Amino acid sequence: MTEIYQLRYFLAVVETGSFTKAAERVYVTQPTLSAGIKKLEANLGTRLFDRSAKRVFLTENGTRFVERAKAVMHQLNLAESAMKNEDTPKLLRLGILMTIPSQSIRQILQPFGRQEAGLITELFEGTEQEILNRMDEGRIDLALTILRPGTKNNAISLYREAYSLAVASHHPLANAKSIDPTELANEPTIVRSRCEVLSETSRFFTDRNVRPRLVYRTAQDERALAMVAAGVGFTTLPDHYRAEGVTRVPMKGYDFEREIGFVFSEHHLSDEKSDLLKRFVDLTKSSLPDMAYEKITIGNLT
Amino acid sequence: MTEIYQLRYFLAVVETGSFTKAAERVYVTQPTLSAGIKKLEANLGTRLFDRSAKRVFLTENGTRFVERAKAVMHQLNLAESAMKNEDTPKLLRLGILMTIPSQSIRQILQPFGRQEAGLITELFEGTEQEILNRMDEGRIDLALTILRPGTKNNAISLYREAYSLAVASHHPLANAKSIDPTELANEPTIVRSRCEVLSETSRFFTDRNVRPRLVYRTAQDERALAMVAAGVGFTTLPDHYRAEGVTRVPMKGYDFEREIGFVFSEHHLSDEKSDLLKRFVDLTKSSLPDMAYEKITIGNLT
DNA sequence: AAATTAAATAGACTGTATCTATGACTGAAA
DNA sequence: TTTCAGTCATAGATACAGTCTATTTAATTT
Repeated sequence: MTEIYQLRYFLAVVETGSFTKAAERVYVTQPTLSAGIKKLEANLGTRLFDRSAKRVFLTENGTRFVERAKAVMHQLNLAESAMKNEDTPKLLRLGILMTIPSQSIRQILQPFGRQEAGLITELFEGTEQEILNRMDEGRIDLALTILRPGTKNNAISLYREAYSLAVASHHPLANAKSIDPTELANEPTIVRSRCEVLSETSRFFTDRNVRPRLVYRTAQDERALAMVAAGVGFTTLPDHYRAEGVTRVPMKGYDFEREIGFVFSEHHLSDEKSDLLKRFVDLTKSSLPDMAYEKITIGNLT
Repeated sequence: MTEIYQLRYFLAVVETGSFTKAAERVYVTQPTLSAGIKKLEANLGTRLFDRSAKRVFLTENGTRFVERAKAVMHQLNLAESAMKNEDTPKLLRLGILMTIPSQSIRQILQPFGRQEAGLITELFEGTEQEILNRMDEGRIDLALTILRPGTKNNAISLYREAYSLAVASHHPLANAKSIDPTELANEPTIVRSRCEVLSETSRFFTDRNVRPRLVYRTAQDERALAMVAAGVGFTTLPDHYRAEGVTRVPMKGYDFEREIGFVFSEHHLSDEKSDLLKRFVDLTKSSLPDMAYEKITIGNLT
């Protein structure tokens, strides 16, 4: 098991190019640092440095590990400093599912933003589970997220949508009415890492013995779409996602759907906040014809 | 200093709701786990659990810490598993600055994607420094990023752009020809956490004794824009960023600029890859009239 | 070949995670 | 009301592993 001190030592050597200097930097002796690096290398099963008398050099694997080690330390620092900041009371704290298109969010939020400017005092964006956790803990007043049957919270449905394929409009498959997944074998693919049906999608392809080639993985769906439009690869995502240069095509057997709406729990709400929330939802629903099903057509939406 | 074992214990208690059960799960005795949690709480300076005889409950701070602890462990797992996978040679590995608009990326990449489908075999997206590091380490062949004077790499300029204000088109300030920063005092603001001039922008406001109110912080610029359009708050960003419902307005004294282009180093390139790269750059430049200066006008771009 | 520098190894020491044993507290059942 | 069961906290001893000092090994320079 990798330990924090080992990562500290490793990064000190990376910075200084020398075990001796690194040891000074982290306030231990050189043999301590040497032993720590040795343990880290043993744990990872690979050599991280090529040693010479004058200086040490990162191996190829060592180089790959640097960013990873930095990421761990970065998260650790964030974790520690997050405990030093104090929360102050908020008026309306809104949680938004990160896999909802920005355009849809704008449509949904804009009516309220126009009439009640400034009352959304905190926004949290995350995965479905993160949002639910925060609501359970009273840290979000209202969430725009996926509706699931049997939820204990209050739910107001806004729209339903299917998941389908997204390919570049100039792609040979873009004109098909429907695509057989086997046509995507070895095609470059872009993975939306926060997709709610990511494992189902993976299984969908695996079950058909289709292995797309991973080119790019991102948590930012608009990025994924831009790469699709650029011809880098295909992806799958909910139908409301549209972009210039991207054609949406159904895929045979790919029948996943989701329902998007507001979720709130009244357990943690003051009367004032309950009022505000009700105003928010009513105003938003009254502007929803724009989001109705009939506006969504499958195919090239540009 | 927080240690990994403390995080392991903490997350086990979160999962089980009980020190005793958590201790079983992590294969230590309950007093060991109790002491570990106590050390963690001492280090963080806050209580993470409310203890009762039946079960333990997360405090508000404990709840905030859960996601942080998970992020650390997640990165640690990634770091370890990254050493177990073997790199395979890639054809063209492209690094892209994360603060370039998706639309610009699509315009830049699409000509190549049309004619050379499938040859972009790996995409990395990150901050400027991350991209430069990866290029130095030979892990990126070509980068689309900010050009800085005095760089050691080869650089090809694509366009220059200024930074300016983005407000909702229905905002009272949206019709101004230019905005004085003092008009933004106490206005809700959205922070783009990966902005290259984030500290300069912060200092810009501080120097004028202007304190906008932070509502939302995100690394996703398209999200920031959607929130601006929705009226949640204002932000600053490069001029190429546009969105429906967002008006771009210059701000007096806010004179930051950036130059975007391709960067590559020939030190790590095979002849074949050098060829491919040259084709990429030539093809892209030949389609660049779309990106020329004259197409950028300041004001409402919808 | 000798001197210098820096990483590796060996063995003793020190700090702390861990164990066993016990105490304190709470809630449920008799 | 008392007893019992369950759970977290505390105390003291033990075991383990990071750390130290001393030395060896390896590479480079003079």
